[in-house]
Amino acid sequence: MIPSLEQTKRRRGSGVATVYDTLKREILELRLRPGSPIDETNLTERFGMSRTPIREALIKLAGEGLVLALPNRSTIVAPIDLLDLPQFFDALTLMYRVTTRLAAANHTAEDLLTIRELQQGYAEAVAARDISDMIEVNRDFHSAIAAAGRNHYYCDMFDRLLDEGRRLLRFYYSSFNDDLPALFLDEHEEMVRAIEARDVAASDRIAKQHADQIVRQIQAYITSDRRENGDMTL
Amino acid sequence: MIPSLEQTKRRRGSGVATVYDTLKREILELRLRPGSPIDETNLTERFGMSRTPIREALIKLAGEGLVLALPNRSTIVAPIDLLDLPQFFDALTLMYRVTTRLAAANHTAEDLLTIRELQQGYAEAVAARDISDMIEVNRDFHSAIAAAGRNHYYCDMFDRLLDEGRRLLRFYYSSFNDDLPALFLDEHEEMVRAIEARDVAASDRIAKQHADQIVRQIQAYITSDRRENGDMTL
DNA sequence: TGTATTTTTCGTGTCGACATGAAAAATATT
DNA sequence: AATATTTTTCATGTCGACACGAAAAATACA
Repeated sequence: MIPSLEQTKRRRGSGVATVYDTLKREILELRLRPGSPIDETNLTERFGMSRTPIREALIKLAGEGLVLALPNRSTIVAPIDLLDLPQFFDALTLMYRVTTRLAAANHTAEDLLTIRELQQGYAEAVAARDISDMIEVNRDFHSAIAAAGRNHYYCDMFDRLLDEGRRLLRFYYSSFNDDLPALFLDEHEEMVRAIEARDVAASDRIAKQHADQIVRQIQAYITSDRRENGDMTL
Repeated sequence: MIPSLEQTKRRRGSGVATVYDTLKREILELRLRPGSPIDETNLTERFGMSRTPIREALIKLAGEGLVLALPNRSTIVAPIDLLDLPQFFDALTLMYRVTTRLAAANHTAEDLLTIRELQQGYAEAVAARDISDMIEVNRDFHSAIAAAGRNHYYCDMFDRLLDEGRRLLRFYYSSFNDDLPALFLDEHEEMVRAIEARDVAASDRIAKQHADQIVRQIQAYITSDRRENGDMTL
């Protein structure tokens, strides 16, 4: 036995969670390429557990649309269809607006504190030029705003959209010149102020403006047909 | 062996689908009471298959929020929290509006045909006073409108909401005096006409009016604090 | 040499069994 | 009798093994 591979006994039930979290992160960070096959037997060796918990994690991922289960064939990482982009942007914009409005109306003091902390974290990620952190904190920032809106239906929908979006942002951020994340920082600041002031109309306006900004950037990136897109299964 | 219990060999992979569909239907029709425990071993006997496919079906249901998996304890049918109702109505109203607007803008001739067929089916269910059919066809009617909108993000969100709503409608419809379903029929007809005319503004207005109508009815039912609510885990 | 057919490979779908931990039952204690 | 503690029960979490079926490889055929 190789000591470094020895497994300390796992807590009962932690198996699925481990596989689920790990795979989800790898999918959202594009470390697992869209369309690439996922072999249960391989994961068996990698995670050092039987196929059952791995299978259950994959089923959960399939339920969220992050993975596609082909009957009697290996499941694959959900492909990204560029034709879906306009629809995605439409839904994202709407959810930005709705959640920000509700946050302005319903937030508590603690909510605002959490939101401000996350925005601080985003500022630090921008300063450190840490793309991974930027994308993840940005997601958490908007998710926290949704949570402050106190409607778990919107929260669930929005979180799903934001996750889907993380894969897109992976492309997106690579097209940035350095001043754009700073621009987002300003828009986020505006957004927080509007929420704090409980100004629903302003929150809505800024959310829409923020969404449009993002949409414009990504679409500009896509229509610029960079060569680097070639190797990605889209 | 008892002949009637002999099992014809199932198609490979049909096990999970059978359990999933059956349980989902029973949950949405309230044949399985919210909060009641679901025993995997029982289902083993009932469906005549091993625990594995049953387990996988339950995981899928948990992913949709129809079932709640308590670690190391039996999973239970997702409880209905009346405190969530206002949030649910808010989300439902928004999705009614968005999907109907998009349908007006993007529908094809075939879409309209499907929608009309479903409305016809609803009319027949109302005529036959078949509550089960009414609820199910009503759901399919609105789902078809969303599909005509050509945005699968909205479709997914909306379908989930509509499913959640089916459980609520089970209570709801029992409070109807007979003329209300007919009223909905008229509103549906208006809605279809607005979509056909590609009149986005009218579609939005009618969708909102329809949603408000439903919300008003359910809330009136709830605030009337009927005795029958007592035996339901809410 | 290119296409059709058979064989092999190999990953998924399903199964029965064991381990574990939480609730229930039984026992002990005040 | 009421509460605390131990024992038992039993459903879930995990495992290894087999069966099935689809893709790939190997063979036969034109």
